[in-house]
Amino acid sequence: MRKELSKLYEPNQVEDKIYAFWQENKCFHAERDPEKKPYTIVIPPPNVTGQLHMGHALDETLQDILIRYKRMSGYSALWLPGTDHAALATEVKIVEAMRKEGLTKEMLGREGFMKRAWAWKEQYGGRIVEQLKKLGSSCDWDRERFTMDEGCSEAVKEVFVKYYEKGLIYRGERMINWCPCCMTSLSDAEVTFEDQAGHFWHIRYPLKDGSGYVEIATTRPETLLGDTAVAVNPEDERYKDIVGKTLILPLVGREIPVVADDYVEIGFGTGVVKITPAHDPNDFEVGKRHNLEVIKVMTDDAKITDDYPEYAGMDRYEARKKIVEDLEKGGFLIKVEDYNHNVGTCYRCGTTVEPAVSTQWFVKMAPLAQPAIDAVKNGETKFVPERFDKIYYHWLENIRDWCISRQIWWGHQIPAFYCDDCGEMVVTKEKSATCPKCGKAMRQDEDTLDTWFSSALWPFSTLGWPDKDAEDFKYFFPTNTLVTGYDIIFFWVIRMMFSSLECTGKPPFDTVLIHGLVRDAQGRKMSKSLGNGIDPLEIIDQYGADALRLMLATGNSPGNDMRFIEEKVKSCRNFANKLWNASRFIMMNLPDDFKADKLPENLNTEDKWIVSKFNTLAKEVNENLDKFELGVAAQKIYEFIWDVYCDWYIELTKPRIIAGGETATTAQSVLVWVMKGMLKLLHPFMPYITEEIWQALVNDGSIIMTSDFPVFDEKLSFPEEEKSFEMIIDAIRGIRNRRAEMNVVPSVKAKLYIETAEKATFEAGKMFFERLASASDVEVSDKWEIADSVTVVTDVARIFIPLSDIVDTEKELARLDKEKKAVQKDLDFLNGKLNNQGFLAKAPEKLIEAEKAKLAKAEEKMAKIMQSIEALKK
RNA sequence: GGGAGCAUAGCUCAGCUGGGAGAGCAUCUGCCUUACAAGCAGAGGGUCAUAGGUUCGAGCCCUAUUGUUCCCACCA
Repeated sequence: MRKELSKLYEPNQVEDKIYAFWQENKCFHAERDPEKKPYTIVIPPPNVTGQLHMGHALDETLQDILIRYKRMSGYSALWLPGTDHAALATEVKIVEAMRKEGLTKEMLGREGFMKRAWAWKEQYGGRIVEQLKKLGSSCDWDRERFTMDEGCSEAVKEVFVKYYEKGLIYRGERMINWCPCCMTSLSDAEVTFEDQAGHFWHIRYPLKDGSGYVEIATTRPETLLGDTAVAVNPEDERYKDIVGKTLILPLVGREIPVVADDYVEIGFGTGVVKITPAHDPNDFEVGKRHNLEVIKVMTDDAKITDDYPEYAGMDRYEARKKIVEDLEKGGFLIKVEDYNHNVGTCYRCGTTVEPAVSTQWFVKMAPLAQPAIDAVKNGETKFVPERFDKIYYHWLENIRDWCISRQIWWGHQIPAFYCDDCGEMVVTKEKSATCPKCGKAMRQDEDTLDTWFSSALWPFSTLGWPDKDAEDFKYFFPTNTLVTGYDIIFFWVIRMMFSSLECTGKPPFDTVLIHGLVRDAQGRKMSKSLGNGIDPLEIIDQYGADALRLMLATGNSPGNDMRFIEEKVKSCRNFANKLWNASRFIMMNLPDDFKADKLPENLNTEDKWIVSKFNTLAKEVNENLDKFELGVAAQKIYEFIWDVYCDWYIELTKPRIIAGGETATTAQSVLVWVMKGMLKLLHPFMPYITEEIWQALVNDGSIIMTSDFPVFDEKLSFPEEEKSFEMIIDAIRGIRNRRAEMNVVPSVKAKLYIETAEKATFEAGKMFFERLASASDVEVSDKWEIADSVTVVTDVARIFIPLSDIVDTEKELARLDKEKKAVQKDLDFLNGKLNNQGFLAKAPEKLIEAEKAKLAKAEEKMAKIMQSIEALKK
């Protein structure tokens, strides 16, 4: 017994139920089936303590569409889910929560802190996973992973030790980015540069010999304390004679040399640069070249060190103010200019980063970058859209060594051990180490690894690597499609690429599908600080997950940002409702035991018309999906369902269903058959409603999610019937048009006299004119002369509508004249084209034929119009 | 300083390898035609940013210009 469906589709009533149903039936689980080809997507793991936002919603929707499509197309489709420990981001949150309780990390100690962090992870870790489920994500939850679970941690250690042994990881003192707020080093990718309004302070540095002074300009006067030289360009005529001389550093009194270095640009500022090797990356390099002393003047939390009692303990901005004051007092300050400059900030907390010299762990990038570049160059991995490969190349070609150590606790502790006695270092996968030299227990490095170090391994660590015999790894790796936003290419995509190539010898995926950002209705980035974020869960609650998914999948092209406009979700919700009601119509008078497994033999023209159109749709949707044109595919399905199936075919079946008998049964079979096909095509986009309707309609225990995706079938192609039925549609449209123009309400019926050479086609279509064109009766002949009638002209027919009381000959003539002009325009255009020798010589044959056919039609139509005009003039 | 995207109907955006400009929303006119008013039938609305070029043919390809957004880059 089919159940009654309510008039409005209510997603709230069905979504959770259906998701549970899929889970119970293990629909998400991917088996390693040797008979099938694997198709794998690994999820970009969301932060374990994060909350679902629109960006995730888009990302997951695209992945789910692909995975459902491939699953239905016969692949063993694995979508592997999981979460990321998100080292710094998570630690910041935990520390913040602790601060509210008056606790600090130091108070808890490392062990205590980690206990608390894991508890936090347990508490909030499930949240984002539950939210992913609300979207309908068909992840294989049996395979859910976490970047800090045992297997992933094992992979991290394996890679670290392997890299170290190959010389790809080293420890050293370098200039790195330091966040004084998070109190840790950062990689280059984790620094965001922003333009800030600042000043240019012009300061005079006196020469020791008393012969004058040099003028330097700086944006950071507080670093003056650490100056160990002043540099000029060797080619700069102005300063040639002072190179090698000694200056007295203002306020400090330190004697510093004037050095010559190409780094200094002659035309910029004063042409003289103060050199602070400890606090500026360029100065550090200059310092190395000239053997300058590196003097650190700031502590880790960006306060002036005790070496400068006047300023000790002041934070950098406070110190800046005081130093400028003191410079002014001492007569060293010449002038202050407004100046905008680029300042690096921490991508997590926004604090201005401090360049600092520090001992850290690094990954040597040059040898790793090249294979990653090659893999894209030779097409093993490709970006969709292609243009993103430029960003990829540019980043990899200019990459510097990757600082991977972080001074935080939440993460993978670096597997290096030190002997406090003899200074020996051991890198090992073991949990502890004893000094090979003096036999003492060694102390493990306090630092943890950059969170991206573990996510770089995600496509293979989650499949069982480093165990090369792991069944999943053997079957599902390399994965196929990676779906992510363009903002994450540097952080993640490049690192997965080189890690995978180094560790497994293969690229981790063949395609990187890049999408843009979801912005608010005004086009602004959604952000917490602006408070303009839209919660996907609220949208799902209001409109349903299917509506949200369809909205996210359509109306924008790959790689471009999109605006979130609630109206668009609403219209997708309306579409769901439309489909819902179409299915209600079908089921209304369907016998309980009705089966529509295959198409009946005796199809009418309109049946062949819809079947053939559906067949074309299936072909195109497959093609679009294979090319990752998801939005185009969705748009086509939408149009077919609404404009072709609902607005035309359903209406066409109504008179047949009312008539009953065989024609009704045939119509119903076709209705069901096409509906089933449409539901399948739509399922990847709108999984819930399609499953719900499927269950109610098919009612045989089958599951749409695991059914076969429709493909093109030569036997279902009926071009002739398509063409002849379009004649009927044209005529109906023409009649409706004319009636609307004349303000004739549908309830006023009128007899139609159809004059056409296609008598059989129009005879067969009689009932459609009655139903859809307000015809009281229809007569078809190859010749009519009807007085006092309105004429509708199509390519193949003249239709007379005798509406004697409203026909106005003058108006009718005017209208026909207008129409004549329109057709004349067509004729001119087509004739022009077909008389163009260049066109005839160079255009493809098929096109020329098509244009000729169009011309013939237009000529025919013109003849019919002229006939009608003549008749009226009589 | 490099690089990329975008500029198409009032609004938000599609437009696949070049063959007579599309959708949704909004507007206007009729319809409660028993699947759906979250609907149906119609209508209006665009020198596809500008200027050149290639081509038989350009929204699409090339060049330049303007506006706009973003990414990268050590100019103190």
